Amino acid sequence: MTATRSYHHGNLKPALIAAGLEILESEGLDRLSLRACAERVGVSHTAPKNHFGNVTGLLTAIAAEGQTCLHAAMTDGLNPDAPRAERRRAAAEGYVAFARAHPALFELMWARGRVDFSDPVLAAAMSASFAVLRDVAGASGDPAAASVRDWCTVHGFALLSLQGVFDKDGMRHLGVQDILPDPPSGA
Amino acid sequence: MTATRSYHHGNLKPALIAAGLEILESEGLDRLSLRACAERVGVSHTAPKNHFGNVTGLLTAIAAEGQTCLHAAMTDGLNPDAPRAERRRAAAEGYVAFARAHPALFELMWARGRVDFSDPVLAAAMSASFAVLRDVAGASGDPAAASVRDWCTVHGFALLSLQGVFDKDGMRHLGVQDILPDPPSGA
DNA sequence: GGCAAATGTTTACGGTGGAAATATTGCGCG
DNA sequence: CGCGCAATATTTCCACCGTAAACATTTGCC
Repeated sequence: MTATRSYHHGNLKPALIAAGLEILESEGLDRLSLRACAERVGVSHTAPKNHFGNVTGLLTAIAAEGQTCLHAAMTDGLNPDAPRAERRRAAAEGYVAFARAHPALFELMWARGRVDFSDPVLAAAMSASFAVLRDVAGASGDPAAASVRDWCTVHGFALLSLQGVFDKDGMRHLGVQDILPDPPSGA
Repeated sequence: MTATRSYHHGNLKPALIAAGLEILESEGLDRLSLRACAERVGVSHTAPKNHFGNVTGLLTAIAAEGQTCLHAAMTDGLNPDAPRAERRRAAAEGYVAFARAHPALFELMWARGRVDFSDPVLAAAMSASFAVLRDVAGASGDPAAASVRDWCTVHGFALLSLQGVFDKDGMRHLGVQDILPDPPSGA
């Protein structure tokens, strides 16, 4: 039996995280609540407390899962033998593509006030994501500055574009590759 | 009499916006609520409905006010006769300095779900802020891409830095000027 | 087999935004 | 001047949310 159906769920912690991800996909961030997650799993709304402490703990765990997915989106299909510039472009596009594919989750992942960024699990997942960009960052100038610059640019582009800020004529055509610093010099 | 004190406030709309700004400064974004604004002004929690419709309307108006302040932060003390590169740096630093000086307000300004970005007043204020960056953007490549790139980079830096993401050694020293694309070529 | 810890439930409470009915005021118009 | 309507604000009520405390059930270990 994968799960006894009475009283003890047996797998509640991951089930709640999965429920949260589903709610984000199907109903959006503003419908994501502790009670909604619990109800979807078929459990009382106070049950999550045992595993996550409070709602912030649950949302933080969901955000960490999101970071793992973001990491995968950047590295999936990334040819390690490709030239650095190409890997850089692919990682950046993976970042933005993930944000557009999962807008609600992506927003939660950066929602200070709902998520605890000091949580070690989340911090590790975020570091792993950033490391992808760092390893392929632009080469000009201070390498630390270059990687942070790429991160800022890609992250800002993802967020602003999610907010529809570029939906006016003359901006709609812009993609990450147009935005990344050190463009291929004369496109 | 600037305001009669009975029943009709007489100046409720701007008073509620001001109250919201005060709450953001003193208590933070998570303490900002429709009821808190109303209470601070000394009015019932349903009074704002007449002027803003719902809480989103109120928060959107506060965000628009924030955009106006952001615009001012970028242009204040901006010498129009200075070389473009210098004005660009000053505007970018004004952007980030504003975010750091008013973190709660800055977050609200970009909080999809609490703010209605299709509101024309807010959209106009945002356009005005962006125009400052656009007018001083980097010169290389497509000018539209260059201005959007600057915006993304500065915005991403402001948000990520507000989240303490750069608080680890090796990143703490980084400022906007290190991050802006097209660095002065050999710092 | 029995007891302690882990896991869930029930109930209750304060906070939040919104709807509906009601009260007060301002103001235009006779 | 005063009447009546529209604007403005209040009261009351409701649904939802997160949390705490007391309680129930189950697991697992000795």
